[in-house]
Amino acid sequence: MKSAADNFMGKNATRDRIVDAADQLFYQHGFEHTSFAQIAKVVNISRGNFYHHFKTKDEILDAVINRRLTNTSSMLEKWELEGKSPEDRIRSFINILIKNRSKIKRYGCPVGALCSELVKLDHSAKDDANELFTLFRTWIRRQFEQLNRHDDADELAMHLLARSQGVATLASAFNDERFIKQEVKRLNEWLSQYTE
Amino acid sequence: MKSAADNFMGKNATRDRIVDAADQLFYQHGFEHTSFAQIAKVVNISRGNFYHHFKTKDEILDAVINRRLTNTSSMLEKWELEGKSPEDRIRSFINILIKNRSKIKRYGCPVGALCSELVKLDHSAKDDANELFTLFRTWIRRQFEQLNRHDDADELAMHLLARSQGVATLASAFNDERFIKQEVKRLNEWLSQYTE
DNA sequence: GTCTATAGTATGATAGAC
DNA sequence: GTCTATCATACTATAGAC
Repeated sequence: MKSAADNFMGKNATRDRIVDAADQLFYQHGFEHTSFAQIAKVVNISRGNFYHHFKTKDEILDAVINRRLTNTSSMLEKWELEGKSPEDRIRSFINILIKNRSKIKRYGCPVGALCSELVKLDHSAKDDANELFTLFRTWIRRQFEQLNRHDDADELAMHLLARSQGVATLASAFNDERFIKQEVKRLNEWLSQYTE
Repeated sequence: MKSAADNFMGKNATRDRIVDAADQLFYQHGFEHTSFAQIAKVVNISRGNFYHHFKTKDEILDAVINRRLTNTSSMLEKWELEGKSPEDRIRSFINILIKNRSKIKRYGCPVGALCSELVKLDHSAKDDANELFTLFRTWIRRQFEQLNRHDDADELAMHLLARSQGVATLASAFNDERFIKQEVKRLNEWLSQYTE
């Protein structure tokens, strides 16, 4: 009989490694373009073993989205606790562009890219993926509400999200990290008008 | 023997219809997700006939990109002629968000989506697709130069491109046309500071 | 120039041994 | 829980008749 720890370390170890690999590959090459064979190769298991953990490719997508939702929630909670002011917290968001600039330059934004792809595939999981955007939107909106922008908090949140998306898309298209820094500077300046 | 007109109307008619259909389908469903069968169905030809006009799928992609490059150049030339001032001309660019809002809401930006996809596929045509972005970038930059923003004309062009991209991505993700109008208003206000 | 038939390959998915 | 077959399907691409 297995202990709880064994169950956790045993049963879930491979499964987690699959989700981990799928998460990265979906980001780097897209959902559709990523095959079971590729994931299996990274995880170093056979394709058959694969189906012991996930019955369909869509199940992996679900797991990846849920994983991202969990990670995003944790990150937002962390920012909420660490930031001393709403302004600080919003700057935490803006700074992920800097922090992840190397990957963004290569692969764009993981959220935007996945949502765009699923819309084009008319995939049933597109709403779940969109929930990732909503997490950010709601969180940023709340920060602006705390800055007393009650009337346009949501509009400002969407504006900031859109700006970030655009930066990621163009940085990736032009393979340009400098552009990211340039736009982050602009974003920080833009934010200042709401905090003074 | 065929006349030049026959050649044009004959030989190219089917080919053009293929490129036309591929252009739309690539926009709506993405390049990889679009199959020959789908294109053939729209054009109402057999898959075999298909290969008389294009030897590989990549050749169709090339044709689609070239078609878009030609169309974009024409559009920019038209804006150049019609716009009475650099400001007017830049507003022509901003207004495509309004003009195409219905399609953008459903499928995002055709340029950004294609470039993002080709980067993820590591496709050899990605640089060609990027040329579409460069066309806009160069054209917008020139408008800002005419507004005497010689030092940051390119930065402003990239900024405007990024903003537009972000609007398209989020409008599509949230299926929200109102957001497009909201952001276009902001963009027009933003532009005003450089024209007064 | 258009068609039908078909080859070749990759993929998602299943069955069953260990 | 992991593996090795294997199936069924979809897709790109080719060959050859008309």
